[in-house]
Amino acid sequence: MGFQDKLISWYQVNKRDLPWRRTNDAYTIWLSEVILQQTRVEQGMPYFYRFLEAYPTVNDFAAASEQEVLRLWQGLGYYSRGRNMHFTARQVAGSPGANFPQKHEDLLKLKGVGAYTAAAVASFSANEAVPVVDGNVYRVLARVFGIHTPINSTAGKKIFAELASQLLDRHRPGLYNQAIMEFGALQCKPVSPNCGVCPLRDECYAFRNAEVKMLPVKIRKAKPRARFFFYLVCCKGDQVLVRQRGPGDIWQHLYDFPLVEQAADTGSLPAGSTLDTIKNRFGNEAKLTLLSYKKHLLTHQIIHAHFFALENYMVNFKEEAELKWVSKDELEHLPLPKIISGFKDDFLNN
DNA sequence: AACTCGGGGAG
DNA sequence: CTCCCAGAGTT
Repeated sequence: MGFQDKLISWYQVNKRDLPWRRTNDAYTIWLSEVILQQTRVEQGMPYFYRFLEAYPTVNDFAAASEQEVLRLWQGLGYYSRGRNMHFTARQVAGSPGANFPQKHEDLLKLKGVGAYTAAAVASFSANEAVPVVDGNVYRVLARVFGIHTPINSTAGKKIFAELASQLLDRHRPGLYNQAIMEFGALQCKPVSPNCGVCPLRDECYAFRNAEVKMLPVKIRKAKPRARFFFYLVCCKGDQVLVRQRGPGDIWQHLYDFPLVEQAADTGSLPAGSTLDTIKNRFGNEAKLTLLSYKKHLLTHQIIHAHFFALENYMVNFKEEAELKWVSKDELEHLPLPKIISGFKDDFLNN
């Protein structure tokens, strides 16, 4: 039995019953694939149901506001995925026929759809013969074929893409793609894979050479940089002052509070210059009371956030244009980063 | 080619 | 702590 047959046989016995495997609708598959980018199945599952219920068709998705989409996306991370989906939904809905593309070539043109997602949607919805290469596939191929080129290098991506193309089962591309990914997720796991019962153990380079723990090779990423946020929480009756985050930084288009960022760590007390900035923006009489400190980890940043209640403040007209008073009910409908929604739950409950 | 973009779970 | 996850866009 060949490589493909072994994977497919394994798959037919061991596969999970996942909801997006029960359809060949390109829109539904696209929904699941974008949600699952860099996201575990268990984490993405509730979001898949949430989006499919809110937007059963691409036209429903297109009719939504970005704010509503981001609110549904809240907590899933990598928020550009949600914004790109919204953009793409509107583009598809506005195209002749409003049909979601099924061809790999057409899918690649969509914002937020790269090599992996295009191959997944094309092969699962229309059985087009294009190979998927995701984290699972990298791992399986690196181990079975003993490839030591880093999977996150340009050379590695090329080598793995070519090998995946050679190995693709041209008669059953959709089934084969599902099989190799599921095999990576359940059998050839990152840590402590089940080599004892693996159907590929006799031909697996890594198993035969005791290199399972070394493969795949990955280039180490830079250490995350620390940032120090001083959030100023202004309340007025039932209302709180928020602002929508702009381009060029994390959490684009999500909402947080007026913020003064500081370059270096000064503990829970703002540095003198930070304090000057606050007084300039909110008046000399502004009084700060520390409410909370939270450390928040992102892939490339460590956010140290201090939340202060601000009292006796003034808000000037220039600030007012960028900031917005919202009631606590309205806040429930705004998309918030995890650290802000957590603060809200702890300190802004009625 | 390197960097940036979240959040959570496993070990 | 570290690593990884059905990756993609930007510089």
